[in-house]
Amino acid sequence: MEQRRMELRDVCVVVFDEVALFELAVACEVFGTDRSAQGLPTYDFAVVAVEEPPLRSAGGLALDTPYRLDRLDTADLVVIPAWRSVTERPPEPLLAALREVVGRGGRVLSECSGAFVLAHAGLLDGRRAATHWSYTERLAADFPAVTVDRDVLYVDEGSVITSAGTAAGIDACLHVLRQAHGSEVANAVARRMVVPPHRDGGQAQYVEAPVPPQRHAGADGLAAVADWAVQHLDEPLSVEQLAVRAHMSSRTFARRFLETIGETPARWVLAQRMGHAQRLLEQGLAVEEVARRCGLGAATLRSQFARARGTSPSAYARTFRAR
DNA sequence: CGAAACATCCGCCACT
DNA sequence: GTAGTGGCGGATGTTT
Repeated sequence: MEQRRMELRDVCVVVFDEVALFELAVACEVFGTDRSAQGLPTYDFAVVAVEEPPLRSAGGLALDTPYRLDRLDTADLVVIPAWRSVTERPPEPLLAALREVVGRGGRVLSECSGAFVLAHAGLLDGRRAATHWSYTERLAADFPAVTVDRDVLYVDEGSVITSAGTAAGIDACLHVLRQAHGSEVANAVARRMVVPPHRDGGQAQYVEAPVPPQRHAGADGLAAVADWAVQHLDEPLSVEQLAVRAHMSSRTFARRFLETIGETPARWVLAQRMGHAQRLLEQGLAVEEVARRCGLGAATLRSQFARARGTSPSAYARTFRAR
C-alpha cells in the first residue's frame, strides 16, 4: 500500500439550497475553528457555494459566502454535508469538481446523505461506503457498484470517506484529524468539542435504540468486566475468560455484551487493543513491545493494525514522528 | 504464502 | 404462557 504523508491544510465544505445545518456545522467546528491558542492546527477553511447565493438552509436560514466551486482547486479535503434529496442528481459542475479533487490526490468526505453526491459523481464505484441507516437500502439499490456498509459510523477508502447519520460526521472528521496529526491532536479537539475521541461500534447500535436497554441498571457485571479488560489488554482476553469474570456462561455473556455494548466481545477487545497500540506507537515504543503490551503476537498486531487503521504500525509511528 | 489448529459467533432448542 | 439462560454444532474467521 502506498503511504503518502497526509497533507491537510486547506479544507472546504460545500453548501447548496436546503443544506442541513448540523452537518455543515460539524465541518465548521472541526476545521473552521481557530484553536491555535491551544497549540492545535488551523486550516485555510472556506464554505463554498455550489449554487448561486442567497441560499436557504434546511430550516430557512439565509446563507451567503464569497466562495464558488473554483475554490475547491486547492482543497486537500472537501466535506459534503447531507444532500437534500435521494432522487435529485446534484449539479454537474459539483460532480466534476469533486472528481477533479480526487483525481489530483485530494480527499472528499461525505456526511449522511452526502454519500449520494459522491455516488452520483462515480467516486464510490467499487468502493465501500456509509450513509445514514435510513438511506442504506436506497443507496445500495440505486448504485449497485457501491458496497454499502450499514453497520459502521464511517468508511475510509483513502481518497473517499463516507460517514453515517448526522453525528457520525464528527467521528469521520476526527478520524481525518487523527490521520493527519495523530490522536493527541484529534483527542484534544474532541475534548474541546466535548465529544468522545473515538466511538467504537457501528451505527447499528443507534438504530431504533437511542438509549441502550438498561434492564437491570447497575448491578450488571458487564461494565465492570469491560473496565477490567481495558486495564489488562496485555493478557489473553478470551470470551470464556471474560464470561467467568462476569459470572455468566459464555453464551449469555456474549449475548448480553452484544445487546449492551453493540459489538461482539472479541471485536470490542480487538478495538480496545488497537486503540492502545496506537497510543503506544505514538509514544515511540518498538512494534514488538507494543505487541506484547497489547496481548498480541507481532504478526497479529501488524495485520490487525493495518486492517483497523489502514497503515502498518511502523509506518504509523514514522508518520506520527515526522509531523 | 498456504494449511492446520483454534476461537468466535449465532441459530436452534431444551430447560428453568 | 413468557422470558431468560446456556449447551451444542457448524459456518466463518483468526492465529500460528
